[in-house]
Amino acid sequence: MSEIRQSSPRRGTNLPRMGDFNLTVILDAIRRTSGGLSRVELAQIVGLSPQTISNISRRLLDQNLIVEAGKEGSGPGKPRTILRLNPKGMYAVGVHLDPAVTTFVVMDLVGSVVQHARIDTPGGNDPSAVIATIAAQVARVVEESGVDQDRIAGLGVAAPGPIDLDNGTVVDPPLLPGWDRVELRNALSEATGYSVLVDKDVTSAAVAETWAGGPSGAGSFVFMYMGTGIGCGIVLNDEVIRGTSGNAGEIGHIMVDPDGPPCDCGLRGCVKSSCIPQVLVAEAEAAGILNGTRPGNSGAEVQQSFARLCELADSGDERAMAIIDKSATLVARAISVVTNTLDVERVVFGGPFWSGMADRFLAKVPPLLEANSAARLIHPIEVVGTGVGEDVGAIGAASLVLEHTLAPRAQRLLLEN
Amino acid sequence: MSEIRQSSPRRGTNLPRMGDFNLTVILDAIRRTSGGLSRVELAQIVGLSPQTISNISRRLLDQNLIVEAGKEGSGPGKPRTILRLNPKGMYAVGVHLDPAVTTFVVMDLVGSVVQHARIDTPGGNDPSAVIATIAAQVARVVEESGVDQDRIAGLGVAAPGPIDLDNGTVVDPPLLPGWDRVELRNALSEATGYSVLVDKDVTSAAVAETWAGGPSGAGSFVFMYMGTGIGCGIVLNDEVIRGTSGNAGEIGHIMVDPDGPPCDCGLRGCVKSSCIPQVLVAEAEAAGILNGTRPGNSGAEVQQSFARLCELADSGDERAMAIIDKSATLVARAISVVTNTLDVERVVFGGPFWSGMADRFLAKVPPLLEANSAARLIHPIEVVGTGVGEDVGAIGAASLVLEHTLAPRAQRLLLEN
DNA sequence: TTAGGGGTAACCGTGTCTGAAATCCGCCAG
DNA sequence: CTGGCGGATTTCAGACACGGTTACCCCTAA
Repeated sequence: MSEIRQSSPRRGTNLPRMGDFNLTVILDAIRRTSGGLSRVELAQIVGLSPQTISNISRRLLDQNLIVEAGKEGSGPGKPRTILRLNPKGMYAVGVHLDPAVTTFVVMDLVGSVVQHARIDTPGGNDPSAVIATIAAQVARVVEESGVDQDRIAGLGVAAPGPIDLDNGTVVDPPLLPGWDRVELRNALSEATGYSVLVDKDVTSAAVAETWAGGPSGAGSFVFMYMGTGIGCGIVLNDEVIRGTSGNAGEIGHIMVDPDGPPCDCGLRGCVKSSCIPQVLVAEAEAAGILNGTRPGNSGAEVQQSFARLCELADSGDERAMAIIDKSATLVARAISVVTNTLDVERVVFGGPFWSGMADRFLAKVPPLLEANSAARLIHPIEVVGTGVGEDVGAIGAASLVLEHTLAPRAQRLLLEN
Repeated sequence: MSEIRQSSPRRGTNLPRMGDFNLTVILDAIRRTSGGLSRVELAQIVGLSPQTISNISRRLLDQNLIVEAGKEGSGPGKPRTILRLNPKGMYAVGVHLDPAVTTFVVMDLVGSVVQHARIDTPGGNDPSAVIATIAAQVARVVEESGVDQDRIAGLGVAAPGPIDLDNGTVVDPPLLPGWDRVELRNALSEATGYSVLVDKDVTSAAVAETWAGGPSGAGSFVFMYMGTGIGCGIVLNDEVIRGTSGNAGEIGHIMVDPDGPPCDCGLRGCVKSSCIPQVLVAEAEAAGILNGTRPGNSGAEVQQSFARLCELADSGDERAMAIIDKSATLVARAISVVTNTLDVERVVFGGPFWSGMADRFLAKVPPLLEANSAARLIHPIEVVGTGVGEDVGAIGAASLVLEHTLAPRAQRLLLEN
């Protein structure tokens, strides 16, 4: 429905916008503090007067977005009333459209998944059939979740890039034949009746981290999405960076290995050609570590083989270890490029392939990153794995809606139209 | 003085902030339209009501930031009163602290330089002596410019990185021995009495483009600063990206040539080791194209030699052409990494070494960038040379002050403290 | 019971935006 | 030469959100 990105020239702001913005600021403060906050604490944190906090709290209570949850009295005086997010206050539906599987979640306000479904992405090259299937499945998960329709803020879709954010279209993604400039947003909006937001899978994952990832989703970070490909989502000062057309985070052609295999871009040792799971699996098969029974082109097969490779590495197979560790080194080089370009304070790993490699990467990557950091004398770079889990894509898709509705984006203040 | 970057958690906003912000929005709209704007046009552009525009216009007129400049009547009705920036309404002083030369400018509101000076950066490793020299020279250029002290909004300093934005310090830059964590901001503030902003040279250059660069300084772009080193300044949606500590834009270790020379980072063919002017000059000397009389380590010598190399290339020397063209190819690869990561719409070249290579780069880089662009099906990437000229650093430094005071940054809306 | 802190209500003031109405200005028809 | 016209701009209330103050109630520990 509404646009995600802003259009120049910059537009002014007015009173109602300000009120709404302050509301989201307070909600954000509550959201980011595990255990909730009292009104006095809020006043101190967001800098508004106690009255204003009181007024806005009432609005939030009326909207059922927060609840009063007990009291906390340390010394004398009236104990503070703790305000907490009301998980049942708002829900969003998220769809991760992956070439192999499509995942559906219904997520509540605190980022918990209340309903979950997964189907094989229908093959063929008829997007409209896929869209119909998605719409039907969305209706089903909502039905099964038992959530009141009125409480569902909208539907978010995470799609593989490239996308066109302005039109909500998917533009010719490599692994979805026939999907050239499909108007995903409009079609789904019409088919489901929800307001729909489409974004790139890696961006969605980053949004998932800001919304459901706890403290590691605050401030400035890069979300490294380890999927069929490797991409990143970028968050600077708590705001998601999407780029002109929503395609930020394309790092597949960062060169990381001068002695690497040739890439379709004409160079050698790009991320895409030297450290994505498919390549590692192929390497392992070529070296006889894995018995390559099939071509292994399908997503599911690669995922299985890669899981086996990771198991081998964890159980001490030196050759498997070498493959994973080398990929960690190469990925770290790519990340260095991004962190040095953007000077972020944190790198968050995640995605469907992450869990298997987590231990080795978390041991290997931080020192490499630190050594290559241009700002290492000023601040360290934290490296963590996401707490969001394997469904980051779908959870991120749902988070897109909540973020768009409830996050204190500066954008919200600006007039539209 | 005041901070440039924001600190989480996000704080609320209030009425006065809103008013100030809208004022900057209107000023920004006027600034970006050559020929000025009438009130009605402004109302349409920024989305505020004509009344509000009128009120704010009066404030701006009272502050002498804008002037009424003639009328424009097309048909019947009262002709529109054109509002234009008043160049003499505000000034800023900019200092570009480069290891070789230090440049000073006094700049007016429209980005014109009204006074200019250049001195050799004092050698030795006593920063305090350098700071004293700078302070004295600042006083002199202001004196010579004849500008009223009250109209000077502040002093901006562009320094080589790494820097620590929070403290306004320069942290151990490679070419300034003895400058480890020098409190440049505080020292200069005390010595000159102005409010001082310190930022990285490449960031300053990007800010110069937004402020004094005309249409190429709008929207989202990357400013490629071709100096002793190569770095970039990043602007997304009209807001400068500085990173956690102000060190964004470090691209020196992006690998661009798998067969390139070894780099101090342990890899091969980094930007820093394969396409900065010093390397190209050395290559040319080794090949006998330039007669390498001296080691050529000093900045001035490299600049001269490089200028000669560019002249040779322009006059048809095939070997010189090859060197420049190859460096264009390599630089284009690095830019591709950045543009794909950030999905920007424009690349702006500039910096002290730019003019010599401009023609060849502008012919060579765009098609390479286009070919490697992940979003090439959605939008093109514009490539232009800056209109700001050789003093981007100093002009950018001055622009830092104007940007901080007058640009409609979302930051401005947020409460502090 | 008292002291002290949390939270709400009520009021006024300030500053901003919005909407309606009045004013201003130059062209143009008569 | 003059009055009407239409668009630009300003004036004049409202509406609204926050800031500050005061009063008041609530609650708990001492």
